[in-house]
Amino acid sequence: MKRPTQADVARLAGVSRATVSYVLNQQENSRVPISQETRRRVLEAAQKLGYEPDARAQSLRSGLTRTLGLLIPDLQNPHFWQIIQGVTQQAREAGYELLLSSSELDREREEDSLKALARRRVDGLILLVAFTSLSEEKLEELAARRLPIVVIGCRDGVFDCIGSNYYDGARKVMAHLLSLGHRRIAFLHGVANITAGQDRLLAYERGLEEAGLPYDEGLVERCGPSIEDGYNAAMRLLNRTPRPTAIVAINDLLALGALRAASDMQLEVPKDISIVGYDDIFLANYLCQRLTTVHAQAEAIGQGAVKLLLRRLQNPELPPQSVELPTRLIIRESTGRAPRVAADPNSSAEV
Amino acid sequence: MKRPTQADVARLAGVSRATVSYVLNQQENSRVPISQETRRRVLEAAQKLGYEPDARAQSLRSGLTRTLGLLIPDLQNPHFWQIIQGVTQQAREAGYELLLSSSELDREREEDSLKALARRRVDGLILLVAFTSLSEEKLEELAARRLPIVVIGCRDGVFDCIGSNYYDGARKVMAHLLSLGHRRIAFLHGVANITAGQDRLLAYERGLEEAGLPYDEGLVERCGPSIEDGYNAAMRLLNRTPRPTAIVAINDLLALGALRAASDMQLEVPKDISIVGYDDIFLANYLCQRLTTVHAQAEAIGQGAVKLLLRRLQNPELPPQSVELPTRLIIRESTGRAPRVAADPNSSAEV
DNA sequence: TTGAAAGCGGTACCAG
DNA sequence: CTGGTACCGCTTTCAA
Repeated sequence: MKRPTQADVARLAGVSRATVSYVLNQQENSRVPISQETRRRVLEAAQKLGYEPDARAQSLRSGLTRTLGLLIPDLQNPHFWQIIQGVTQQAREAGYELLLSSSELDREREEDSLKALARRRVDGLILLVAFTSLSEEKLEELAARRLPIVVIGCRDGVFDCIGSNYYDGARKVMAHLLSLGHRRIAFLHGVANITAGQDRLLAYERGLEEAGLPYDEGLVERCGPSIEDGYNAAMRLLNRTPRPTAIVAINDLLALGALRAASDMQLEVPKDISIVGYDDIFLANYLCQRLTTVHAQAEAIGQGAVKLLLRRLQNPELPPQSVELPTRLIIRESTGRAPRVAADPNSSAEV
Repeated sequence: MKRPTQADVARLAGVSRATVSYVLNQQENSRVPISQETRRRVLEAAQKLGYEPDARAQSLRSGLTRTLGLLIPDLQNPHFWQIIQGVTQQAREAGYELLLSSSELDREREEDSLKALARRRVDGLILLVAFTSLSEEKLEELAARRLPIVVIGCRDGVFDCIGSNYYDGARKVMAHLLSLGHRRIAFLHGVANITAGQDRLLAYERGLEEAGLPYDEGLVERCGPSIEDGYNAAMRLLNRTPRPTAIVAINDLLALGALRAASDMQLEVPKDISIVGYDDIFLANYLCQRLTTVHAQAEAIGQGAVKLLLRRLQNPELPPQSVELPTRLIIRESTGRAPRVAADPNSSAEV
């Protein structure tokens, strides 16, 4: 009752194992000629036995697993899922399978996963944003292992990387809010690892600076990456006096939390408070207040990551590539003109 | 520059390959005694070379890959994400990795994935809901292959399966709506494969029947599984005359679409229309109208699936197991008393 | 306490 | 056109 092997097929077809291999592999590229009759017998035998070649054995010989590793910091963020979708699509198209691992924001798990993937000899690795932990030394180790790696969402010069132009997108957000007359703009900063959000924070600061507005540390609220974190942090922001008139969330998930927080404070969006996200998750367009956000081409990022990886598999000596996808501000219903009252910072204690 | 092998370690430590294997594997269970000195030398050598055993080779010998396959119909539904999260957690805990494959609702892709996973010799397979396509013959083939399989979300008697008690949950939904005075209750039926929703539909019918209400085919709207499908289908329902006073969506994703549709029709939830979902995705509690829904223990389902699978790996001869998790109706803000007007079916053309 | 060698299931070179 | 055979990297008897 064991699974049939090549030898079983050979026996049944009355040929050698080598012949079975030839028939099954060189379907098109018939470098080794096989008689029609033999081919037929082999295929028939394989069919009858329900033979499926063992990918482990093949891979042991060929050195290739046709499997990619995908390491994710956490599985709650819809944006990540869209990226994963892009990755799976492209991987499938190229005939690769995907080994998925979530570190759940835990440093140790991340390293364990890395090890497990390495042992399974994935042909390449896609690291999502993260760097939750990955220390310098860990990175060097990876690089030394010559395991092709693509990093999503953070350019770094040693690995291939791909991501949307966060800085640019965030600049557009600031320009949009400033043009609507907002002066007290808060920033909701919650990501798996601090460095991941730096570009957006920088754009925020620059935007304020160029508008001649002061950078107020009290308007930058740091929190974790979950929607609940976003909700709580937004609550804190909305309780400030004077209250901000706009909140820029570092991603749509947090913006969702903020939206709900505003609603719980009996604030109307966008009349009392404007809220902007980042990513343009597919839900953004189905919320009660359709979310103004920056479209980040999640699927294209996922697909691009796979493409970069495959390119490197072809040519390991390429210098590190870096791809930055353009962003687009999508103005929907969650942003509007700044409320009058807040234009004058002194008169806004009218909760 | 190639990756170091066991032989390299052996050479460097001045021992045989067998010894390396002993040292590395029998860390605890020291059936084969190794001298402290030798052990030290081997570990040191392995460390120095950055040696990682090749899981393919190990697996070829042992017959086990310590890898599970997870086949998903599509990646858009947050409920699935939560299940996947449960799966990854439990798999990690048991020391298994996960090969993820999404069929994107395509029959052919599903079969391709199945083949790819089988070739990679996953130790077991988790099939999410789906059966998008899986024909009888395909199923038999799988069963014959003696590949341990757990099906999520649909009891079927031949494989192990796990899911929440959909029927029971949906009954609670109906009871809730009926108790609120609803009489025109619509059903939003959009899933990857028709059979997946049958239990909920059945509960809907029974509920009506027991309340002495007629089953109106016009109030059952079938659609695809995406949020947009849900939105469009809900629009159609809301344009019916007389309009339904409540919509039961087959899952939260569609309920989300319905919520937005109601809003676009200037209807207030729950004053004008009540909406109920199913699953209790984590977003349900952060919508503008917090969604009334049935909590389905997504993560527990994912974890349970892995447990079932591992149990079967231990004991392949077990009869098919079936686990049904209890559900809980969670009443939030999207349901309320039926509007007066609709109590009399003849007076509700007041759009 | 350690080593030699037989596989696990394929692939591909070299003969015939 | 087809078969024999030496690996791929590891585990596990069996001997020494």
